[in-house]
Amino acid sequence: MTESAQVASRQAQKERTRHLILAAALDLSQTQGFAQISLRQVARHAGIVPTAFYRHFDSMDELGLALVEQSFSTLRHMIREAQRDPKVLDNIIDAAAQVLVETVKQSKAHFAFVARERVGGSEAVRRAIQHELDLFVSELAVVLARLPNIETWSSEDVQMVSRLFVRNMVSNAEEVVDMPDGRPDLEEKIKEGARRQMRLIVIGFRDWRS
Amino acid sequence: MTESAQVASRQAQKERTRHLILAAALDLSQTQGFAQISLRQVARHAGIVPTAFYRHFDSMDELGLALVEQSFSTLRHMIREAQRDPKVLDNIIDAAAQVLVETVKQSKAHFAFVARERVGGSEAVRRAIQHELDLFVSELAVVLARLPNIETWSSEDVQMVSRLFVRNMVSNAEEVVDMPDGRPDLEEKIKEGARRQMRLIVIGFRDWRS
DNA sequence: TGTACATCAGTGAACGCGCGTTCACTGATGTAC
DNA sequence: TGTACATCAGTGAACGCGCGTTCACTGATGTAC
Repeated sequence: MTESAQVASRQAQKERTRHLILAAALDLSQTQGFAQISLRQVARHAGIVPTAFYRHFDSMDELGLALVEQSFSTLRHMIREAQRDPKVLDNIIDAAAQVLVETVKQSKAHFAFVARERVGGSEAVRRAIQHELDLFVSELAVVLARLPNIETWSSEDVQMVSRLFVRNMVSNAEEVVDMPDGRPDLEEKIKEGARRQMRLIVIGFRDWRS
Repeated sequence: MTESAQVASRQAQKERTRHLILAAALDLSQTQGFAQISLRQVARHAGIVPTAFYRHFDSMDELGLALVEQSFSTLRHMIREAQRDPKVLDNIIDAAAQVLVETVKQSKAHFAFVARERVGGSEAVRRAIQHELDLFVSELAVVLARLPNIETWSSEDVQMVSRLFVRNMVSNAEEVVDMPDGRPDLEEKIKEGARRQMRLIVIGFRDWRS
């Protein structure tokens, strides 16, 4: 018991507050949508005074962009984890449906943020999300192109399948986000729906390519 | 030139103002999203004083619900028109893609409203839109069930195809809405994409049903 | 280790602004006779 | 047709409120010696 109780470096404390702000904004935007919440609401929820907000972000729009980054970094992390699982190669579709539901459930708030602000947000936020989704389509195309059944397809076809998969992912994420808690039956239904749709896309493609 | 210049009945004048309000709200919500606009902005844009708004709607939420109704009534009208065209039966998919792009272009504002507020709007507006879309899926299923190739399918399968079609319609409508004016090349690209996706769904279904 | 000064995350008062909503009103349209 | 009264869509002033942003500040953390 010397002088102990080391109080945290300035930098660490600042980072902590930054996270409080991000968490507050994410939390509030679940009920009202990010575009509808005010700087003062966020500050109140984060336990700081409104003016302190400016030590971290220049505007609500910048905070929104930070949330976009955070959301997609979460998503990428999950995909990377899932890819390490060897079972994925055996049945990409079941795995994808599983990962989709599981990870969306775990990071509901981030997915809800993306799903809503993708169309309902400010110009800047919408553009950022669209850009990330476009990137994501390309990344997924690379993964798909390596799969056994797909490696013979034209890269244009792979790109299109990837686009359909991502579009489906967004739609299904919306459904999971709207899903009330504690309804495993609904969850299973969405998972089954996602599985069917992906199978549909793959089969349709295989049989159609001229 | 007696007493002429009949000035409009009270009822007709009221209706006219109501339409001005609806048009103003629709117009404003194209740039900012309906959930973000204020009662006073709408009144200003409609050329009335803020308090006059209350002679027509109790709140912005009620105005939003009126816009939902208007939008879907527009959509239904177009579908009904399209069904009268005999060519539709020959090639439901090409016709649907065509109708989609044409009608969305014509009523861009209504579709933009639905696409945005479906996820970004207030609770009440979101629920109203979801309800209308659910209705629409069922209506489309009835139309599909009568088509030559489909009449043998189980009604569950038809319902699912209908759901996928509507989901696709929403996604494609979003794209058309974001499309800058005077780019017929982009328009054609979206139309082709919609066509491909619908064909994919139909083919995938036919080949997969066990 | 101790002292003196610099940095800077968070504070609190103050501002002007647009908001939704209330209220009593006006004056044209509608109705009864 | 003309008059007297009722209706009611739209007006305009006023209100209290939460907003984003400014500014000078405080006091703990960091740094130099």
